Amino acid sequence: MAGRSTLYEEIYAIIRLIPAGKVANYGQIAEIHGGCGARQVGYALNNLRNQDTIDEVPWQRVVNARGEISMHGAGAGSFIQREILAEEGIEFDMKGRIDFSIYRWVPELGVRDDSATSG
DNA sequence: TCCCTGACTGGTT
DNA sequence: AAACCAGCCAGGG
Repeated sequence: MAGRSTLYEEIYAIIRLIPAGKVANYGQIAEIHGGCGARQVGYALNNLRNQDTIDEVPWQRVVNARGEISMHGAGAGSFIQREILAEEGIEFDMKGRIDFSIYRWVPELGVRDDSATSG
């Protein structure tokens, strides 16, 4: 492995900003990062399985653009993810989808920086 | 370095 | 709405 992965660490840092009760999609994390794609976010999360900081990163709050939980962890991980989100108060559709209009994480105008707070 | 893979996304049919 | 295809960038052998 690459030992220190700055890209991954930055992605983890962004994900750590997601509060309980909210979710974000891979593309959103990538967009906030501004230097990688949605796949890289998923790739980082996959690598998270090898990190000791996995307990410090709310990976469960990251879902796909359709509000669905992507398959991972041989399928078991997906199940666990849903369980944890349910514990956080996330509601699932009959088809197992999350309503982004309700649970979408909205960064507080300046996760990176703000220059339009003149109001 | 090249090729394949991967917890994704958007457009078309 | 579901299925299929192409684009995207990074990591390992």
